Amino acid sequence: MNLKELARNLGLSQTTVSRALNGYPEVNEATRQRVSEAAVRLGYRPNANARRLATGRAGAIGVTLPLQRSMHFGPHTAEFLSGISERLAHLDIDIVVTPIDTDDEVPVYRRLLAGKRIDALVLSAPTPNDERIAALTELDMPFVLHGRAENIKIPHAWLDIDNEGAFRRATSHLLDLGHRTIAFINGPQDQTFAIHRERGFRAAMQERGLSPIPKLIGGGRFTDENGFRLAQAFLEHKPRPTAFLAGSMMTALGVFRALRLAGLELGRDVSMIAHDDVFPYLNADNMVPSMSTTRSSIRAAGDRIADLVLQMLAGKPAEEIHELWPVELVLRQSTGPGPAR
Amino acid sequence: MNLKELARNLGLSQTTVSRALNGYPEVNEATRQRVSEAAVRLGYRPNANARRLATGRAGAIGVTLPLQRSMHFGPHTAEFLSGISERLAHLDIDIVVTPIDTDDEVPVYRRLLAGKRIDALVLSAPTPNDERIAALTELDMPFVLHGRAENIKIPHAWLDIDNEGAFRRATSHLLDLGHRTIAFINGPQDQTFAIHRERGFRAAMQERGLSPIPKLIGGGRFTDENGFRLAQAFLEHKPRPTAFLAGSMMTALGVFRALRLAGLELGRDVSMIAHDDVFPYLNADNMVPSMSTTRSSIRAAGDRIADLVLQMLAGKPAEEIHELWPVELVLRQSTGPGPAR
DNA sequence: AAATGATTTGAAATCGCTTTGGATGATGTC
DNA sequence: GACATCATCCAAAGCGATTTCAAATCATTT
Repeated sequence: MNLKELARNLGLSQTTVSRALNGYPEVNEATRQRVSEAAVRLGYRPNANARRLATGRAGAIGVTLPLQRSMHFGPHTAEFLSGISERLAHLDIDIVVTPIDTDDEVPVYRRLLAGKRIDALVLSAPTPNDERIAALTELDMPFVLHGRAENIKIPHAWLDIDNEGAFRRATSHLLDLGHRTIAFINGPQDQTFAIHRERGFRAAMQERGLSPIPKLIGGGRFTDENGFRLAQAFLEHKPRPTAFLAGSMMTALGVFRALRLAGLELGRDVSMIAHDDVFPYLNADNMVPSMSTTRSSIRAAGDRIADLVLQMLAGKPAEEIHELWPVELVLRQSTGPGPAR
Repeated sequence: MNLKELARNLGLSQTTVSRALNGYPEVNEATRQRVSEAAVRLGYRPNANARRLATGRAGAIGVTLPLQRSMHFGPHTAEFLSGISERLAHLDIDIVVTPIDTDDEVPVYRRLLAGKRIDALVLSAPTPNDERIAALTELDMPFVLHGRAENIKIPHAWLDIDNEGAFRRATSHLLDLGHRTIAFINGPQDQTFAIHRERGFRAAMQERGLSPIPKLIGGGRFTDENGFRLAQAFLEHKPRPTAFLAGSMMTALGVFRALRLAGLELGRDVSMIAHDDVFPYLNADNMVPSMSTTRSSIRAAGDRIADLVLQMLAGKPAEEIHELWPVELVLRQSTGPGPAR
């Protein structure tokens, strides 16, 4: 059942039927009723590819899956992708995922764009001087960046959370509680967000005239294992850290294990604040003890970014699309007073 | 730069150029050279939508993202999707992800198919009497199931791992070691794979004339938290379990925490075998103590399933596509002898 | 009643590719 | 030299929608 048949069935021209279904104003309301009723009755679905060819729009947006980079396609990307897809599900816009191997990155974009397979791209996990921004701009491919670059003059759309502010506040809070030896388990340190977090951490320390202890700063993947290893190493340090900052709930779990193994109790002997991207299956509130967090839903970010992409495609200029989301500090049982002096 | 321009540029017809680029035999090798050289030089990329319209093939396969079901779009789906996308990346086949809300499931498939947006579908997380199989068959939509249904007569393609065998062996091994009070932390119990695992567990027990203790069997999401809760509850049981079977590495981490909290040492006081889907960021070997596992890479399954989908599209009948993968049992430090008697 | 304008419909071109059904020479056979 | 065979190539007809441009219908005004 295609447009031609449907039109014949109705005794109308393809033009009118097409217009009726696409909500153009120049069609009688009565016939529009008749048309859409018939479309439903006869089970007509427009052929997406014909439409794409005719309109020149792909009706799809691309999302890159980091496979080889320091950011893996792990829980974070999964949550983010959930947010995007939920927003776009009922809009007849497809989400095309494309794995990215770093080396052939730009050619892949070129292919997708030239082949009219996607209208826009969602970019994740930017580094400070991310070369993709220049490349995509040159290709004239609309995109929204999840996160931020730095020192890049080319105007582009982005949405980021205030990583620096979040970790500055978290650190400040630990300092208020009397902690002085604070260990910081950051994320992959080539990523902008991790750099921002470290900046926030340092800023808070320096505000009090303190300087961070280099040996108590580590980075890497957001995994239980990495958190465990770093925490074990840091606990050897003299003086022993009395508080931990963790970049993710996964690393926080690793720290948790290391503390327990060292016979330390979280919330009493040691404090911890972790960043929580709000995974449905990892609830800070339900942990024992419940975890103090800086919280920002990565799924909500995906949802919003899908929105922003739509706005871009509707014509909103990229340089007007910048969103910096504040991050909540949620205090629970894992934070307690620092050592008496 | 489209086909027409390219043809004009070469002084050839569109027909010949198209054939040359698509590898048809009836074109002179010399002109084929000339054409493909020019295509590269002039940066010609075929318009995917025009091609799709002309051929009637979508050049894309769909992957469903479980958003609301008991299986979330979590680490498992992410790994699986990685496998699929890696296989398809260089084949000019798009992967379209579509979130699924349970209620409007079949209409979504119908839309995707009627709109010629995808050629085939990859289905995950089947329940024993999964109604999607009948629906998709009726819609004439090719699909490959990751996992298995049960009691469904309709022939269809599937790839599954031998969950029953894996858990039977794991259980047998624990019994060999002298364990008798074995707790089982399964997955979501509406899913076929979880049912198969429980079946394997029970079979191994019954082989020795033992019967499982109902109060030491639990299920649910593959999360640290769930593992922790169930383990805590099970440790209250008299007699206390001396061994644990865990359905995933995430739940295993939770069990780990619970054991530690109870002052028990894994591998000495209590044994554990967990199922390992091989996440790049969660290595059973690197845990302390290293974890004994039943191992099967979910990413490899994704890779292979992409292959099977391609075979189906090439004409291989669905009833010939059945793969049951064996599962390795990898013994490490988390398993030790049971209590002396 | 004619002219005007607004509303509603349609014929046909178009998007960029694939593919059918010939053409056109060149080659080989008798 | 005539005829069949092959290897190459091309013109044109789809694929199924959107959209331009024009025509038809109807109501309104003078």
